[in-house]
Amino acid sequence: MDRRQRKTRDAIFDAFSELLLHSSYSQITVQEIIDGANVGRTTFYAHFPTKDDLLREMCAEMFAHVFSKALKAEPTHDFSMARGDPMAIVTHLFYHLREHGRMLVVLLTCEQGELFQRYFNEYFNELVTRHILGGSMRRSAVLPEDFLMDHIAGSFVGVVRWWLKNDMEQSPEELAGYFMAAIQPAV
Amino acid sequence: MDRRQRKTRDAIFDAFSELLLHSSYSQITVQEIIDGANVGRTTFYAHFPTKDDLLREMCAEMFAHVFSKALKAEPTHDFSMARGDPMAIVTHLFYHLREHGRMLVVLLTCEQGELFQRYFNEYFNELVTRHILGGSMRRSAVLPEDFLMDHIAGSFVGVVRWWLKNDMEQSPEELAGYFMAAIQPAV
DNA sequence: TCGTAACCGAACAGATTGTTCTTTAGTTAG
DNA sequence: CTAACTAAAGAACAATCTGTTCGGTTACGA
Repeated sequence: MDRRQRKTRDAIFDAFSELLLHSSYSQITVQEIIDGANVGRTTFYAHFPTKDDLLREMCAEMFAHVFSKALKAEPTHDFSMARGDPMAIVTHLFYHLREHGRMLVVLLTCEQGELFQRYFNEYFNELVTRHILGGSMRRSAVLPEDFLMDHIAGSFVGVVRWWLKNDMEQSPEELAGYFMAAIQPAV
Repeated sequence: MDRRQRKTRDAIFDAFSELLLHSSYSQITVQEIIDGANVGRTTFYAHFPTKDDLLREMCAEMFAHVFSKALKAEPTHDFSMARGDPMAIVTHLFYHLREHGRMLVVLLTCEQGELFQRYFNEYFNELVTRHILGGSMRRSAVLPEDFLMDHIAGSFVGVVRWWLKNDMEQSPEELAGYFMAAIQPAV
């Protein structure tokens, strides 16, 4: 990709992130993003057809990053991520979210929480299938699989929301414990 | 309240509900609402300062209605709602949501899901405290109370979302079973 | 070095918001 | 029943935002 394109794209992402820390998504105007990024109006629209597209693409990049390690690690080859140790994986995710996901978490509480939920579900399903349900835990005979999937992903997002509400005081380990305890009996 | 006011208010609510069935919240314009309600521009703004206020007030009325019976029933006086039978209460809620909450459910999946989550939490906390946690179930020693509260309310919303995704095929009883099974071990 | 592709800035139409005004019509009190 | 009050209608308004078009400038990469 052309260096100029990458530069513009990053500038827009940064400006947008910055704005998201102080205003809510729907309040932010394209003009503000343009000003913050020092980018021409035409340029912005050459990159992103609408503000929503910007959000979507940014989410995609962030999620890909946060989940990259957890997903790349093949269950059979990585010890710390070994199948059967979902606690380690979940803890890892919380670490990632804390260090890198300051804004992710901001987005989570804004009007676009729905979008996040979808992304989470998408990425999480993969993880859950591979590391949690597939592991040594016993499966519930009562609950349909897709229900279970939604429930677990939703609970994870819920935990993150709760974390944020508490100013992220709890440690990733502690959270992972809560999360597993909350969903434990269901799986 | 002046009959004219009530009439206008209802017309706006109806028009808004109708629009929500076909477009998403952010796409709907005040003009569309005005046209749908056959109401003057001035009149709309006399009732609701912004579109967000309209949504908020409508949510408030709907939630009050959906939860009214469940909350009004004093645990000690109503047999079907007796403390210790949370399953009946939850089933009841799903019934209410299905019959009356067609639009509630639409709203739940739109961008304003966050708003709904807040309302649900608010109303649900009351219910949970009174009928579920306070009942005969054993309490988890591991999980903080507010965490548990958020988790349960979040799970309920999650179930409703899943229900909607499946075109509300499942019966309220079935859903209540799923819901209780999912949160069972946590409480 | 040269052509191409990205960027800039200004200006534009179109749509939306929220306000102000005057006129009309319904409601309530005396 | 009438008079005073209150709400609604409708038109017109400025202000803002969106998304596009155009010509000119700059930077990349072959």
